[in-house]
Amino acid sequence: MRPPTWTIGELASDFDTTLRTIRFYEDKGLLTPERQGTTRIFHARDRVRLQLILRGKRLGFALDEIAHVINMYDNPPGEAGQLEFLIADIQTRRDHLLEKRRDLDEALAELDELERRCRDDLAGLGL
Amino acid sequence: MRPPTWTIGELASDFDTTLRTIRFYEDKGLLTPERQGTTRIFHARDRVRLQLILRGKRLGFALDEIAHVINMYDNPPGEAGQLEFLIADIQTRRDHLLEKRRDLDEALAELDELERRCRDDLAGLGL
DNA sequence: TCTTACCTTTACGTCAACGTAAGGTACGGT
DNA sequence: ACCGTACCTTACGTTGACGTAAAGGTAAGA
Repeated sequence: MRPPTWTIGELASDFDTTLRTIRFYEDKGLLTPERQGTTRIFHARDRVRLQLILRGKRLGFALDEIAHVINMYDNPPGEAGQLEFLIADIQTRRDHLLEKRRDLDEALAELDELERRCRDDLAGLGL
Repeated sequence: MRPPTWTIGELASDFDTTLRTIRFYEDKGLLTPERQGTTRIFHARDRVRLQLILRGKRLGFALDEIAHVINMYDNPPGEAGQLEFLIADIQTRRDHLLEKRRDLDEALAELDELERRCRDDLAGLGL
């Protein structure tokens, strides 16, 4: 029972993306798969990172920013100053996400309102 | 007291964007300002639309999709079939937004968890 | 009258995030 | 011996969303 690994093709189909995209992310330093000869072998760590990347993309973040964030998860630094810096960084990231959630909730509310109006119109047609 | 209007420069500074961006959106048919000679005059409608566009962008949507959505707000169709079609469309849009919110909440939870760990590490350094 | 501050159009440039083709390697099956 | 499949690299192409210069019009104020 040794730890599971994945090929690039498996990851691509698992997360519904493309080989090209995964290779591109490696090129950008976001993924660092092991190699057997030339073939990539992905371990759990890179699988998780890929998941984080794709989620970040769905949320509309650029790869640079995503890279910054997922690297925060890597190395909790050992030095106090660095730790405080990291914590401050986390704060601003969270603020960004909270702003985004406000946007999202507003958009949802407006959609609901629109649907209500549509249903009213639809009901009005029956009279 | 006639209804308020805005110049392109006012809108740009109000929403912290650029003239170029606003003109680009007009080019794409997302905005349709009135003209006085060659100069654009924006009314409340386009101001709202610009707000919606920029919010959509912050949420990571492409302009095509944004165009589709804000046009839904325009013309509640008068025909029953069309109305039902629109309602169905609203459903799928909402589903997308809800997925996005799940992503967002997960990301927030992980950030919180990371911060907790950092604070623990920081406290551990004091011993 | 001249400057400043707006606005305009046209058009080429740019950057991120891949897509896509060309050509090669390696392995399992028939 | 050959085929199909999955992997690889290199490198040019594409698309969306603007940026940025060039060249100019208009109206208010010194």
